Amino acid sequence: MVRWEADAAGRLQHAAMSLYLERGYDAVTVAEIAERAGLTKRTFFRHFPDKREAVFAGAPAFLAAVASGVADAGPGAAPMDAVLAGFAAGAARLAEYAPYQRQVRALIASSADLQEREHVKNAAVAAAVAEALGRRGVDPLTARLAAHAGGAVFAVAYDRWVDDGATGDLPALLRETRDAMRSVLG
Amino acid sequence: MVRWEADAAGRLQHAAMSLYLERGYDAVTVAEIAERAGLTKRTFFRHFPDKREAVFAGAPAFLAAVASGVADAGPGAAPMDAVLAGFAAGAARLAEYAPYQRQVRALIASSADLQEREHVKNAAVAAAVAEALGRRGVDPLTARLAAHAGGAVFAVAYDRWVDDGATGDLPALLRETRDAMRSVLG
DNA sequence: GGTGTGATGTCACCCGGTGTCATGAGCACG
DNA sequence: CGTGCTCATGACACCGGGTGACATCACACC
Repeated sequence: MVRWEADAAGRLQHAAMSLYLERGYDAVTVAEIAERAGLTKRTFFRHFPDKREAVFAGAPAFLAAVASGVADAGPGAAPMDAVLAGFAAGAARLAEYAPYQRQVRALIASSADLQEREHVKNAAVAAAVAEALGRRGVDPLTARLAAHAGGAVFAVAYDRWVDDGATGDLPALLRETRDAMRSVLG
Repeated sequence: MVRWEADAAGRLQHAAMSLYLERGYDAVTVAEIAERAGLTKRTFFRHFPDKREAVFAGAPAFLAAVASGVADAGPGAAPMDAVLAGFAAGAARLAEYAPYQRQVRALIASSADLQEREHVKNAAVAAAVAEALGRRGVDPLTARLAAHAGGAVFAVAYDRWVDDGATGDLPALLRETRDAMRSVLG
């Protein structure tokens, strides 16, 4: 059935995360990750484009969840409502891995390289949201503004949610934060 | 007077930019940059923390201009008005180098590495704006939201301004874009 | 059984980035 | 005048991320 031990990418990702958490991102080499997974450095780079990506394994699923959440919002929903619905859907996906997420966030906070990559992921989500809005017939300028505003609202609300122990009602926090941004805009 | 040829950092930065523009960011090595500047690879890394930073030489000045613009806004100005005043001040600084800026933006657009670094710079500006707002007595949550909203407004307005030939009235565009975001928020 | 396919191993290589020590021009101070 | 200090640079070795090229080998399919 399986010619080699199964799920090489999963094993590499797990080995990477556990080593990063044990010793810190910078102190771990790709060769060590591969060794723990019973593979070689070269194979690591066949499954991940670089050392950082092993930390962001969930990012594509999050992006997809947000984008479909935007696309699936009621046809009459205003752009910003669709965006928040999208982020709520993405957050629901994140919540499945809530305890794991805590570790991931702490890890990212500990490394400038990982923060840099996270900004790229956030930008990709914003771009995907803007594109999804475009397919809803929203004009590009409004779409970009709504996507960025939604990203900011989500970032702030998500931080508050995590700081409160990740037990509260995140969609409600999103709406509340949106209201705060609304009043900031005057 | 000068023991070595003067302004090593400036020569390195200029050599880097011209080589990047000639051959593309990825195709240039640090050793080549240093050689064109009449220095060595080791000396490049004494003046720049990494290969990317040679592209963002103006970033600290921009950040400082935005931050002081926020701080110097009239004491009665609402948070979002202070933020936009800050970005207008930063934009004025950028406009001094308008033709150069075009090349820099094209260069950044051509390299994923440079885009990644630019996101970090934008995040640093947002953090500085939020901190400046904090010193104005704005509560942290409002400050963060206003900083992010301002960053999004600036990004959109600046792109439009550049696309229109960088000749229009940027502060007016900023206000216009802010109004657009206001109406997006509903 | 022969043939192909695809994930992996092996090896050599490039380049970004760093630690360490040597060099040498100018400056201060006796 | 000369001695010694400072400090930007050079020289060199090294590490680790990332890639290209080729070999290998278990399995599938004919």
